[in-house]
Amino acid sequence: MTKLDVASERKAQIVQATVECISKYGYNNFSMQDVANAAGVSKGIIHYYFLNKDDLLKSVLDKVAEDIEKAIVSETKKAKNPREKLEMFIEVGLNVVRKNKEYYQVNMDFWTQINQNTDIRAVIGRHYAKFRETASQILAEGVKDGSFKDVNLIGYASIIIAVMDGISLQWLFDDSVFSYEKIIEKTKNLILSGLTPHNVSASGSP
Amino acid sequence: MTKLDVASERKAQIVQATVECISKYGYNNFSMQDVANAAGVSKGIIHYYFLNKDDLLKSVLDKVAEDIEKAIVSETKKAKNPREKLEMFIEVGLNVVRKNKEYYQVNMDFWTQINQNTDIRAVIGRHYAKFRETASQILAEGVKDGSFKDVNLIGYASIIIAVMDGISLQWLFDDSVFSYEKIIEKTKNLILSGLTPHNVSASGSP
Amino acid sequence: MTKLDVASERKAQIVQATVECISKYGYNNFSMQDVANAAGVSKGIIHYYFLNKDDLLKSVLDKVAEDIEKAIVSETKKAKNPREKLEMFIEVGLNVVRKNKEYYQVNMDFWTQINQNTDIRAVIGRHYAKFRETASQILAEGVKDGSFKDVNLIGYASIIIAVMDGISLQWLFDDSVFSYEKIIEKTKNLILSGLTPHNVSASGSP
Amino acid sequence: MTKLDVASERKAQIVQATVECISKYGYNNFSMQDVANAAGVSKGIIHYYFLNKDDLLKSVLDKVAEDIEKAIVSETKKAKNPREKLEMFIEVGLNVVRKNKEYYQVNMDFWTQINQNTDIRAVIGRHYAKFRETASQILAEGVKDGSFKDVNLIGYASIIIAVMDGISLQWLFDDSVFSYEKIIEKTKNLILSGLTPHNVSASGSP
DNA sequence: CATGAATGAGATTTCATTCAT
DNA sequence: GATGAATGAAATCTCATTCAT
Repeated sequence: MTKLDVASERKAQIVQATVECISKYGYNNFSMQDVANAAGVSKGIIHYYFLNKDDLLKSVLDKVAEDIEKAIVSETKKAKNPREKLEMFIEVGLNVVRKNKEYYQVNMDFWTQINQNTDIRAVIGRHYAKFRETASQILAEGVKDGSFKDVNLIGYASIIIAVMDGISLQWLFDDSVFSYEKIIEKTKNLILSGLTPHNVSASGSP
Repeated sequence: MTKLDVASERKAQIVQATVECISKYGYNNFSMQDVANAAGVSKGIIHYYFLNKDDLLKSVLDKVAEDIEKAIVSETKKAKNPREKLEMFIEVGLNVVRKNKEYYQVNMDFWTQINQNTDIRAVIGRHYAKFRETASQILAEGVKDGSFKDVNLIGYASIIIAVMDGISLQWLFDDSVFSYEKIIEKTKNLILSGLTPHNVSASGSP
Repeated sequence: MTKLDVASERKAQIVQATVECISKYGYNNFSMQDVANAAGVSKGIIHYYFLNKDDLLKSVLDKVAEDIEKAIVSETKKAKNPREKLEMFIEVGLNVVRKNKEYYQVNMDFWTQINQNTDIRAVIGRHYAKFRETASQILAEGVKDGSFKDVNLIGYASIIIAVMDGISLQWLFDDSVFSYEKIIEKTKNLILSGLTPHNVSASGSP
Repeated sequence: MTKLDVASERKAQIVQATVECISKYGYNNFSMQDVANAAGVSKGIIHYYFLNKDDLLKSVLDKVAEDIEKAIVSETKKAKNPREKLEMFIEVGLNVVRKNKEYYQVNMDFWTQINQNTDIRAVIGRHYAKFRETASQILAEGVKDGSFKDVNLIGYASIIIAVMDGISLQWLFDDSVFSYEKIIEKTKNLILSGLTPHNVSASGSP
């Protein structure tokens, strides 16, 4: 293992420990000592690999955002047509939250930095941009092959992601309000109905 | 001015100052001294009126959540039929965020307490419950008078609020992605199209 | 009731409340607010009747020390001869502690002020002086009528009080070490044996 | 110097500084800053070695109680027979207070925690238990070899310690009441007279 | 006399960061 | 690279005391 490998592995180890700490103690309630304990390293070494706590947090955000995105993209690829891809996108996106509740919450914790930390704000902004890009590519594909109505790509992508975020949020605060399975279906239906070409729906009426 | 008035006025004054501080310094970066300075009172008096920082924050959340809710409800009442009411609900809800960016962000800052503070979690949960209730009453009205399709009320209400929250969120991170006016229209259209009774849409094609 | 009566009664009420607070929260853990609550008066009025917290505490000490002394003296008077008086003195003195555990502890709390507060030190010193005086008068009576050996009065009085204090102390820390009844007897025996005239003990052998 | 040495030395240094502070400012009037200043370290390091102020105080009590005990035990060992040992025990015990007035007062300051801090109460209780044990062993020796009367060991040990504590106490409040030398003699005489076997005293009269 | 709102000093405690080893 | 002792700034919270009403 090269020196570079050791370094990046150590960094990953510390970042992972930080995720655990945020989840356990809260975004503003964990100390560098907590991270050191969780990672099984000394407090000093964290400052060797990371400039300061802010720098460490930025690395955490990078990892968390990237992980969530990867999970969705990899699953989406398996589908064969735009309609299925979009359904996958919604389903996986919502299930990621359900299955990684804590992880998603850590991601959410960074939202409070919106006003104070422009770096973090930018990272989150880019993350959403990528996310919208993924969705809009699926939409573009469907528009091209005629299975979707010709909507404004970025606009509709924004709305798709909005529903997913919003539903996750409400569920995190109270998971007894709706059935997760059913709300996924309802979301899919609404999103797809908004994409159905007129003639297609009209085709139903002779 | 009676003593009771002094007390409630002073409390309101401190809560207001806290909102400003959260907005200015960040949810986790403001001190009791900051609040005291902003309110023009001594540090001690804050602890005289509020048990501790957590207690103060809970009062802030109460106020912020209530204010947002009131704004939406009062505007919605002006509309005359369910369809218009729903459009108002969406429009006002989204505009509240745009016009009170900082205020809405303060509200959002509380989301991070989801894991750590069960009290706050409960307050937010109740706030969303009320919010869904407002939306579902509008839906019920429309279903009753036949202008809306017979949807699952709480489920559809959840989705309406989800889009609004999600759109606000993306906009807060990057307001250059979409036109706020246009996205409001798109949201309204999607939500309403999901409520249009089948025969009504069919009636469009002779 | 005259103004003076009202004042002294109010003072007594506050002092009594303070005793309760010291007993409940500890000598250094009670606040003026605690006293106000316990006395059912406002915080302000305490400062009307007492210069400050120290002044209030001095009044508390006066009362506590005096009460303990009074209890012992009044009981002692009932006995008819020096020997019985001394037995009473010891018995009552030790029982006062047992029956007024908390009260005696409040008295003890003042001992820590020995280095810092010369006023309090002086009050305690005077209290012990009076206490020794009471004991030495009993001794003097017995020496005079020949029932006691001719001991140094203040010295022996000091030792009598010392045993009583020391026994109380050990009992307060662990009341399972000795039987209170038996230790009272043993103390009496030792003290009295030290006072028995030689010829009296010699008289046992003809 | 190893790290372990540094740690235990630093702890000892801080405990010693605390003893000085308690003696100088009073049990309830010294701050962590005072201790830091006295020890010549930063405030932070005290909390690195001790959990909190209470924990530090417990360490102080441990040291003070232990030191007093050690002083007495080591001196007592030098005597050759039970009678001399007991005289030593009393003499050294009383002189420890006189020669380490401040130190003994610090020990006494902990007595006020009897109601509030069960930990400290237990430590003091154990300290007295050990102390009684030491005295009762000397008594047992004397009873065995016939130089002492057959008394209840723990009971008589309690009384011996009681006189010593009580005398110290009165002297701390007013050192002009009796001559320390003479009171030591009187105490010894009383304690020993209570232990003299009957036949021995009878042997004095032919 | 009586109240309790208001002050502000000061106490404990936490913790990011540094640096000698 | 790695450790953990040490620092010191800053934060929360308490509370005796004052004073307008």
